[in-house]
Order: sequence, then C-alpha cells, then structure tokens
Amino acid sequence: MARPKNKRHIILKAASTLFNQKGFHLASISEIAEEAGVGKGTVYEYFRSKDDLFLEVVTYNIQTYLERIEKVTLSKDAFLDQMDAFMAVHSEIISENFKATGHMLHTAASMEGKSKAVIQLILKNRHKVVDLLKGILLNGKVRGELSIDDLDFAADLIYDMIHRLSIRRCQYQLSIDACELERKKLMALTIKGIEHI
Amino acid sequence: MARPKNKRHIILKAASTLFNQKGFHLASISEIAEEAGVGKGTVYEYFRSKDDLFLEVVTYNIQTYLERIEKVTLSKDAFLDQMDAFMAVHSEIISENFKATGHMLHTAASMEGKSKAVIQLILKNRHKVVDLLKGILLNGKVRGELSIDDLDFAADLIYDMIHRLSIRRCQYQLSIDACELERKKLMALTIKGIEHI
Amino acid sequence: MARPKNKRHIILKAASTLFNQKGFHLASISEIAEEAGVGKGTVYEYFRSKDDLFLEVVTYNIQTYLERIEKVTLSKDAFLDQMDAFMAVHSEIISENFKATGHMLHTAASMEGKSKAVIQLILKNRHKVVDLLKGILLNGKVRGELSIDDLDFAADLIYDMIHRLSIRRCQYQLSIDACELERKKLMALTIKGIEHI
Amino acid sequence: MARPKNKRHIILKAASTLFNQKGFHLASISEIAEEAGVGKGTVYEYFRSKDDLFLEVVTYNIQTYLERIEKVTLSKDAFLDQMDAFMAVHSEIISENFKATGHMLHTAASMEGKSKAVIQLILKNRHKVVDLLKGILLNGKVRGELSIDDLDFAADLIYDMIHRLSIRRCQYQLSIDACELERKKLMALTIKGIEHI
DNA sequence: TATGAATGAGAGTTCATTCAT
DNA sequence: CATGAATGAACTCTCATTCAT
Repeated sequence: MARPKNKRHIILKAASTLFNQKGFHLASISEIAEEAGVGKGTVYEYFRSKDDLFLEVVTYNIQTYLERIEKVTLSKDAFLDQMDAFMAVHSEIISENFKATGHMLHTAASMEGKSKAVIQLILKNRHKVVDLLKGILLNGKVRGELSIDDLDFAADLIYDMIHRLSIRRCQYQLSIDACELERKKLMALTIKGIEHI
Repeated sequence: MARPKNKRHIILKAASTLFNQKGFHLASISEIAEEAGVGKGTVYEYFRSKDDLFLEVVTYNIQTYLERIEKVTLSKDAFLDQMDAFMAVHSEIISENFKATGHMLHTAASMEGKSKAVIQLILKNRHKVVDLLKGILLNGKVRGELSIDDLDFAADLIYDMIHRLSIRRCQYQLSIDACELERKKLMALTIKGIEHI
Repeated sequence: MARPKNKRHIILKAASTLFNQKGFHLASISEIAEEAGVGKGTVYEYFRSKDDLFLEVVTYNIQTYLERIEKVTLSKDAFLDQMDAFMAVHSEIISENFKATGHMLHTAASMEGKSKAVIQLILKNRHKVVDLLKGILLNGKVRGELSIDDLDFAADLIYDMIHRLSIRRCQYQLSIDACELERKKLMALTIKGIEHI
Repeated sequence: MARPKNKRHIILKAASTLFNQKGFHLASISEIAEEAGVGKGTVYEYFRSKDDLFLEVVTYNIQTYLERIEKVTLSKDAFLDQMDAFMAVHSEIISENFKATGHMLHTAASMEGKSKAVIQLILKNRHKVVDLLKGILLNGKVRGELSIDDLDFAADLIYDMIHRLSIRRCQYQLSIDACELERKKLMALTIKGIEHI
C-alpha cells in the first residue's frame, strides 16, 4: 500500500495541475499521465474514469484548501491578523486552482451523476470554511476588536466578498496594489457600511 | 436578407440554450443544428466556426442583458425600486445563462485568440453595468434616500454582491425564500454596515 | 443562344484556370463560380456535375491546344522553324495547364465512367498532334532538310521528347537557359543519334 | 518495438496501394485503415496526418524502387542486358505505382509545406537513378558495346525515354507487343539516331 | 502492477448538389 | 435563366477507454 498510494498521489497532483491549466475538456488523460510520469493505462488503475479522476481532484484540492487555511489562521491570535491570513491564503489557492475551480463550479451539472457529488463536496466545504471564519469573527468579538451580532450572516457574507475579490484578481488580472486597495475598502465597508465611506 | 437574419437568430438562440445547458465543449454543432431545426452545414453558413459562434452568443447575450436591465431599471423612479428591479433582472439572466456565463469566464483563456475578444467583451459590459448602477445610486442620493460619497467603489461592490448572490442562487440552488432573505440582509448591510445589523 | 454560350464559356475558362491552379479536388465549385462571376447554381445550369465540367474543360483545352499549335506551325515554311514553333507552343501550353493536365492524365481512372471519355479524348488528341508533327517532318524531308524513313515512329518519338521536356520544365522548374540547352541537344540527337554527339 | 515496425509497414503498404488506386484525395484514411486491417485511430498512431502518410509512402516507394533497380541491373554484365533489366523493372514499378506517382508529381504543389519535401525527394531520386544509368552506359562503353561521349546527357535522356515509355504503357494501355516494338526502336534510335532508321 | 498499442465513436468542418424563389 | 441558402454525406483527426502483455 506504500507505493500505490504514492503513485495515486502523483497522478492526482498532475491531474490537478492540468485541469487547472486547461480546464476539464482540454486536459487529456495522455497529458496527465505524461505529467505524472506514468503510463496512460496506469491512470485507469487508480481512477475509474476521467470524470472520477476529476471528482477526486476536486476532493483533494478541497481537503488541501481546508488544511492550509486552518493551519495558517490558527497560527495567529489577533482578529485582523487572522483575517489577513485567511484572505491571503484563500486568494493564493484560488489563483492556483483558478481554471479547475471555475470548471468544477460551472460545468459540474453536465457531468451527469457525478455532478451531485461535486456540488455536495463544494457545499460541505463552504460550510466548513464559513464556520472557520465565524470562529475568527467570534474571536474578534471576544477580544473586543469587533462588535457584530449576526455572526452567521456576517461570516457568510465576508467569505463571499473575499472569494469574489480573489476571483476578480484572477479574472481581471488586478495588480497587487489594486487588489490591496480593494481589500482595505472591503474590510472597512463590511464593518462600517457604505454610508460611512 | 429577409430570412437570413431570422435563421441566424434562430441558430444563435439554439446555441445559447445549449452552451447554457451543457457548456462549450459538451454542446456539439450537431445538437445545436438540431435544436435550431436546421442542417449541420447551415450553422457554418452563418458562423465561421464553433468558437466564432460562441463569441457571437456571448456578444448577443451581453447585449440582451444590457437592454433588459436598462429597460427595467429606467422604468422605476424610487432608488429602492430600481435596486430591486436591477437585482431581479440580473439574477434572472444569470439563471438563464448560468453555464454559458460560467464557461465564458473560466475557459475563455483556453480559446486562443478568441479569448481576448471574449474577456474584452465581458470587461466592457461590466463597466457599462457598473455605470448604470452608479446612476441608480446617484439617483438615490439626489432623492435623499441614500448618502454615499465614493459612488464608484460602492457601485462596483454592490454589483459584485448582487452577482455573487445570483450565482449562489444557481450553484447552491437556494430556495426563493432563502434568496430573498439574503437579498434583504445584503441591502441593509451594504448601506448600514455589518456593525448595525 | 447568344448569352448562354457566352456564360458557358466564361465558366469553362474559370474552371480551367482553377483546375490548373489547384488540381481537380482542391478547386471547388464555389471558387469556380466566383472566378466566373456567376452564382454557384448557375454552374449547374450549364454543367451536369463537377466531373462533367472537368471533362468539358479537358475537351476545351485540347481543342484550344490543337488550334493554337496548327495556327502557329502552319505559319512557318522552313522545317526547323516549324519545329521550333511547335516546341515553343507545346511547352507554353503545358506550362499554362500543368496541374490540370497532370490531373486529367493521372487520376482520370478514378473518375469512374467519365474516365474513359477523358482517356479517349487524350488519345484522339495525341494522334492528331502526332499527325501534325508527321506533316512537319514530311515537309522537312520534301525540302531536303531531313532524311528519315519511318516518319510514323519519328513523329511519335519526337512528340514524346518535346512533351517530356515541357513537363520537366514545369516539374523541376528549369531555367530558360537550361531548357534551351536541353532543347538543342534533343533536336540534334533525335536527328543524328547519340553516337554522333 | 518488435510489432510496431511491422504494423507501420502494413499501413504503409495499404496506403501505397490505395493512393495508387485512387489518388491522394479519393483514398480516405478509413479505407486505408480497413485495407491495412487496423482501426482508423491506429493510422494516426504511426503517422501524424494524411499528408505525412503520403510523404512516407512516396519515400518508401522511392527507396524500394532504388533497391529493386540496383539489385536487378547489377546482377547483369552485358550492357544491353543491363539496359533491358533497367527498363523492365522501371516499367514494372511505374505500372504498380502509376496513380500515386502521377499524383505525387502533379499535385505536390498543392500540398503546402510538404510539397517541397516531396519534390526534393523525387529530384534526389532522379539524380540517383540517372547516375546508375550512367554507370550502365559507361560499362557499355568500356566493354566496347557503345561509343558515347556526353554520358551525362545521354543518361538523362535515356532515363526520360524509358520513363515516358513506361508511363505511356499505363496511360494508353499499350499491349506488351506494342510496348516491346517501341522499346526496340527506342533503343536503336537513341544509339543510332533517327536518320539511321 | 504497469504499460501503451489499438480502437472507434464522435467531434468540427467542407463542399457538391438541390431547389424555392 | 439565375441564384445562393440549405443540406448531409463524408472527410480528417482526437481521445477516453480497453486489454494483451
């Protein structure tokens, strides 16, 4: 079980890289196998089909995402440090997985059967992340750095804002400065409201 | 020139429907032709290639989007009515074009050559819509229903919020009630800020 | 019958030009119609099919060839002048119709049904030209410029030599000088024999 | 690498047969695959494209031609025997590859890019064969069976004569007798000159 | 277990031909 | 007569998947 696991992982990484670079349809099994340094047939030893491989890639990326974001945010104490860390990691991951993410969100429905599994995965992941964010906000409240009542809604909303900012950074290729500016405005706004800007 | 225009339009609609239902790669020319009730070759009488057809579909949908949203929002006077109308139409259109929209945003980069045209189209469209939204906000300010200074930033942000809400409605298949609730919270928040909720 | 004949002729010329430029398969009816300045359907008013059109082009070119070569050679008196004229015109025409000629000779068999007509045409044409050449040789003999007995064989052979030289000029893109040199050697040789060179 | 070479060769032969029978455009990859007894996709495992396959067929046939002609002519001693052998083999090969040969000579120009490679191949081949022929003539001279000075020219010319005779045999479907008669006259003539016939 | 040669369904695209106008 | 929009058969080529080794 030592080697298999390893090879499986190598293929998973290669697939993730290529789904990310070219999207689901334009990434071929041949390329993935080559990228992984294994034979084409070997891919089918570990994954039933291309759809299956894709599903596993999404699963893998989500797990990795959660692990990275948990590790980084929990290593900070202050509310704002945690928020910054969260945003930085989220943005970084979105950037790394941009095309694959886009794909998995938008054409999942056309995968028939497997799609529901993908959607379920994403929803479950979202809940976990929003929960994590809620913990950060609660921490801020406890530490007196923030005064919000509806933490559920706030967490959900802030997650969306952060996600959208990360997506836009990729889609419109925002410069780092532009990104930072938006980020600050965004933070101020979510806390104070538009009227105070 | 009497019929041609008509048939071109029929193919465009069929293509839009199928790109929407299955995404770019899974919607085949054969299917599009069948959906349009024409022969496969006829598609190529009106569009140079599948990529070209896709570009035209995006162009067409964006034009339609702008026309619909302008027409509806300009038929209202009060700020909040305009905002409601904007959100309703945007959400409706996103719902109708969900997959095609997703596709055009996420795999455009892999279309080589045509991709830039698609991205340009989308950016130009975004600017127009954000401008329209700024007009609505300005109207609210003029009417004393709203007091915001940085209209540019506010318009941009609100557009994203609305868009994200619309996307989520499709992705997570939110119920109408859940949607409405989020919408109201969103409106309140963008105006008052999280702290006031 | 005034207009039709004219339009038919225009299409024939256009088809000849394009079959010549691109060969049978790569010259499309659309292009031919465009080159002729008529509608695609019009081609089918005058010719049953593409194969039929091709057959008529070959017929037309052969007739033109015969007319040109007769006219030019009969305008000279001296044997060598006639020979030079013959070679010049033959070479010129081969050059003009290179691809179409090549095509009609080599893939005719794959045209099924029509092929036999084409081959018959070419054979009949060959006999006529060889006869014409025989006349020239006879003239030379009568004028005492040449002493050959087996005129039939000589004419046949010389025709082939001239034809091959013309073909090579096209295939290997011989310079005019190289061509002229070969031509002179050829003339000398056919008359005197290799041993005398 | 044991089997592959073999399958590649089978496909090459099948392609050669069909290009020969129907010409480049009318021989489809499906047919070639069927003739070779393999799947359509298999052809593309061994050859990048139809153009590539065609180029390889031409290369292969030229190599085979050279090998056969060298082997046969070098197995004779007497000048006339060598000449006879040369003519017989050349004629036989032309007959076998008639349409493909015709095609490669006449529509090569329309193959864009690959055409130059084909033309280069043919020219190189011609030089090799003419050299071989020159060797035969030299042999005849050395043995006192022939007295020619300009061997280069003679070899070139004789090659053309032989080629043309072979081509005519196919084009006009000459009977073996007619062919033999022409051949003898041709031999006599090239050596003695028309005037001596 | 690992491989890659073999496959064929299906993709996008072209074009000779037809026919309503 | 003249047209060109419409068609679909047939083409080249790709690629997910299988299976003998």
